[in-house]
Amino acid sequence: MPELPEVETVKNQIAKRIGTARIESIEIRNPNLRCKVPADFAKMILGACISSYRRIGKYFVIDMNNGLSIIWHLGMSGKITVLETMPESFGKHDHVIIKTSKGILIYNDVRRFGMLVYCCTAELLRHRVFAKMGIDPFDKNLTPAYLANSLKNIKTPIKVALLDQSIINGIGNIYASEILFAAKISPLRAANTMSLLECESIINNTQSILQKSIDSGGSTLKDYIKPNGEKGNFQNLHCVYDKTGQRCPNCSCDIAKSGGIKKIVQSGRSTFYCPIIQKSEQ
DNA sequence: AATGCTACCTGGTCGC
DNA sequence: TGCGACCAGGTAGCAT
Repeated sequence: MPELPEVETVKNQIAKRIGTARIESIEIRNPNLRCKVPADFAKMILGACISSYRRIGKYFVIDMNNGLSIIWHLGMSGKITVLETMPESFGKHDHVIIKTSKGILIYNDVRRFGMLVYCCTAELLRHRVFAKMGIDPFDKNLTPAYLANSLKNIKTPIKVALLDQSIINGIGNIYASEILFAAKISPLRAANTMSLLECESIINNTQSILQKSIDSGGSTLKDYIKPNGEKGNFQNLHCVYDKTGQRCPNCSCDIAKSGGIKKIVQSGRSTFYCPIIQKSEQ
């Protein structure tokens, strides 16, 4: 589920609703996420106050005033909702309940690919999940020259490279297809064949698409909802993702002949593109 | 070192 | 209506 825009939306809404609240109780109903929730998680966090919120790639980080930070990843199906009062009962996949002085956070994750751990704030960026992290899409140091240099030894298709979090940190499977469509670059092209101009286009389109999605509250396909329970809206603006056989927004070709938007599988993940606009040859 | 396959887990959908 | 196969926003670990 959550790619960068969804995590950004979660962060912004929780920051607004919960702010610098105190953690009053924590209930781990099922610790068996992709990484097991540490047995002493509640003990370490209880009683602390939240000091700030961050998004690092697709990770949601909550800094506490006791020198610790919560590292939260929502995996494929994780949702955090904010409630005013404790519900009568919990859902089957409500795994973690965090009660604060300003509201209750419910972590629901059907597929349990998420993770919820703590670490010392001072050590945060040395944590193994951040140690190999690439550059943030909105970092001003993400320049065409930087990207071209990062891709110069990468022979995998550009679509696969965009999903590599150690290059750019935060692009997921939906946005990788959308970005390449907007940049008019075939997902099949080898990453090391991108020109400087194409790197610039990838960066510009990455930033504009992710920003538009953040402005729309992210994309809701199946699982994702915002902490206030509403769906995101960016799925309505997708040009190619999950649009197999349809006409792409910029295409004037005869889809009876072209077949419209094509779906292929790269490294086990679905890719969607318009073969007319995104030609394989440079 | 880079790359690609598989596993982790549940649930929804599709075809028979 | 039931059942199996396959698919889904992500990541990590292993083999090649």
